[in-house]
Amino acid sequence: MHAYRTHNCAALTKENVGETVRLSGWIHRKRDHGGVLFVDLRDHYGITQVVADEDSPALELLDSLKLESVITIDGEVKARDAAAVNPNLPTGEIEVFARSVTVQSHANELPLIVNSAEDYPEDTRLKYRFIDLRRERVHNNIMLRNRVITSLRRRMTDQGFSEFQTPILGASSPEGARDYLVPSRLHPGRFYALPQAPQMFKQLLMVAGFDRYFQIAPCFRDEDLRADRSPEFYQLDFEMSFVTQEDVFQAIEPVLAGVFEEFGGGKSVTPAGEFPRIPYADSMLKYGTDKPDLRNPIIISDVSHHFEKSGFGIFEKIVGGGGVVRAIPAPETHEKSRKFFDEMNDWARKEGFSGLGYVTRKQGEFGGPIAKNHGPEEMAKLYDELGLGENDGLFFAAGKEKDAVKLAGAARTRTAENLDLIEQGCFKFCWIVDFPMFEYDEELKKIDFSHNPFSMPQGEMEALENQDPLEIKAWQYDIVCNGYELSSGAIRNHRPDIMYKAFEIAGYTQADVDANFGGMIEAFKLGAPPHGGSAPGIDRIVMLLADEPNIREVIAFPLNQRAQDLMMGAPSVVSARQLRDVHIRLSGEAVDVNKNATAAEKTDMNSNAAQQDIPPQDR
RNA sequence: GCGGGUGUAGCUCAGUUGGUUAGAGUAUCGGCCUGUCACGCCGAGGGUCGCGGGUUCAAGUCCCGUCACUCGCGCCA
Repeated sequence: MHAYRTHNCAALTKENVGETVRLSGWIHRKRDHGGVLFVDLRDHYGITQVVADEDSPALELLDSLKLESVITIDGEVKARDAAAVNPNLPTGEIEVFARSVTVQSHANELPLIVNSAEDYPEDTRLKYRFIDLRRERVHNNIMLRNRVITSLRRRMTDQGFSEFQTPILGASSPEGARDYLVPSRLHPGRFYALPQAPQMFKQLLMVAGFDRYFQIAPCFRDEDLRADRSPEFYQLDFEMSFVTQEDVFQAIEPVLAGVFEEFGGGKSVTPAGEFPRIPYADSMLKYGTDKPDLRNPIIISDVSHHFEKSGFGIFEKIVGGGGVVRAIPAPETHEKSRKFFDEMNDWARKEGFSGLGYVTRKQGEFGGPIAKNHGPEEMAKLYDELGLGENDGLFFAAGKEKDAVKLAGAARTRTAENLDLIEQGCFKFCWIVDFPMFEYDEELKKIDFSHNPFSMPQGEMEALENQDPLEIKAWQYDIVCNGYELSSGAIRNHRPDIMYKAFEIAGYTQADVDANFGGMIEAFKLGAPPHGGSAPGIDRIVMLLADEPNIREVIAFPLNQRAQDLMMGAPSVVSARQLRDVHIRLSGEAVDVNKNATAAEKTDMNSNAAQQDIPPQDR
């Protein structure tokens, strides 16, 4: 007989009745009835009820064990009486009568309870992540993640993509997010950077002629966190040669739609080949964001022209000053009280906006100060133009375009949430396309790249030479699902002349470009195919599929919101010797942190400072 | 860097207008119970009310500061 088990805890059925079996697992729950004791034994696969009574030599020991102790049970499979069958358990028709028990590991009192769905503070959960991971919800999420990644790999491989690994220790790049830096021991004063994405390398793989590459790629960004943002995360990074934007869409839509259909639990999914393409400018106008949630039916409209001359002076002044007025319908709000509208206004002010105007409408009758001053005829005209009904309210976001867009977008989301208008049970995908290549930087008073400098401008060299830079679009595209940005990608600029020209428009010389991106430019001078790709975020895909609001719920060992590992104690202080090795001397502030941390961390086995540190007098 | 929320028993939470000995559930420990499956019943232990200061006869409760966690803004394609 196997040392630990003949079956796992989900395997036994009526078929096995009468067999002598051995099971191992955790004590999930105990029910002690005096003469008879029930133990739910749990492993990765499931739960089996173990029973012991006074005829069993295992009773006393089993009774004494705490929850989550690990045991091995020898016993017999018995059928349960019809009345004792548990229909909620796949193994509910049988139980194992324990003949003997071996304790593999005693558990002390637990900081969180495995057998409950109760919510625990995140620091507790993260500090004891190995226990948290035993719990059904997170355990399932991590298994879902595994299946999603397996499926993505298969789907990509089936389409002729090859998986390669790219370096983790790379060169720091000046654009984009802050890098995580790694000091070099062999090269004093020099640093590696962990990749924000394998961008350069995947493009070089195309130059190297591999045609179709993908990778489940780890990415690192040293920026502040959000519910959907982790400093380390994984992307389905891919790149293709000799392709147009359309080819990239056709390659990835079936992969994403396929995975969401496979693991979406029956929710409807935008079919492959039918992902709507929304130009960036349209998205900003209609949804107030570049990552619209299409489950939300509300559409924003520009109504600035209605207020060029208006009895409502504030809007007239805003429009006269070059600002805009955007309208956000609040359908069927005739029975909502004034409080509903006022609370939206209060919310907007709390968010730092100047306020959210509104018009109410009840059986065709307009209400509120804006309607009063603007006049009922003018309001009716505006409503007709927007196709609104006689019981629809309307919010207004007014101001400089950038602020009004942002407020309108946030108000659209909040209105739909308050009115319960978000369609449930579906995954709605779209592409955001035609991103502007450049934007005007108000602070630096200059033109700069608006997103990725390595995207090919639409119209290529001809556009760069002849068009207003702020009008030029890039072959750049994002995939958005239910309001989450899943990926961004582009057809790359593989032409050195166009690259230099694009950087020139943004105020960089050829020497600047060579200094920062010399490696790639050089490669493009030695025979580069046209290429493009994208990189859907795997953590966010799993978040959506698991219906989790927080990325940490789908990562086995996530960092907390301050990018710390509470279980292993990262980041940690390191020994003076380690610092010397990498030619680092700490600043005054950092030295203080180290001094204060050392006492605690020296006794912490997980800290590098613990045993290797040298006495203070030797420093 | 800024703003919101939270912080009371191992854990999840309640705690009224400032008022006597800070409660419940769960976990833990002890006792009872032979068919439960969130078993049930009886009992016990368990608290620097995040921390520091202030107001007051009196502070978990009010004020100031600070720390931790979290959500958002900035930031991040």
